[in-house]
Amino acid sequence: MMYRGGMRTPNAQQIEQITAQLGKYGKIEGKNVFYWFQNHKARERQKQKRNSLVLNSPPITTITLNTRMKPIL
Amino acid sequence: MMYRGGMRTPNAQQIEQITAQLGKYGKIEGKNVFYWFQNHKARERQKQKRNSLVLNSPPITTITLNTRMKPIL
DNA sequence: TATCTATGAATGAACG
DNA sequence: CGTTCATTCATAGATA
Repeated sequence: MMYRGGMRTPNAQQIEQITAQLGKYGKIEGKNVFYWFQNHKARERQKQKRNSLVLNSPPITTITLNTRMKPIL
Repeated sequence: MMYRGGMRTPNAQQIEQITAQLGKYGKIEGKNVFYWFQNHKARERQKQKRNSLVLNSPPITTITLNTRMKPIL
């Protein structure tokens, strides 16, 4: 629900509050909540990226600076 | 091993020495060693922080989540 | 049974 | 330094 409401990177306190609420339904740690938000946000971006990459493929001369990418090797 | 021995923020020389040793097992640069120590230290503290937040958890305003839930099956 | 998919977890890299 | 991001690993469940 919080995520749908727009929350993407909750801070430590928010994480703990969410964890406390979820704890009512089973064992859970802040770490789990943290990972969940990280993964959801990341995978949301992944899909967006995939779509935009195919649709408007940028010219090959474009050099992207300062983007967080791992070197191929 | 060095980390377990207490090393947390190696200086440039120490990093180079560690890098040289690890180089025996594969390609590696000083920055990799640098990042490794940074991350390990940071995540050690993250864990501490999470735990401390749980311990003196401030009163949480009761929020009723999902009063209506779909049956699991 | 083999392949695919979704997701929690983890880690290297880098930002502010 | 604390935090965020990109990518990869591991595996349970779905699908063929």
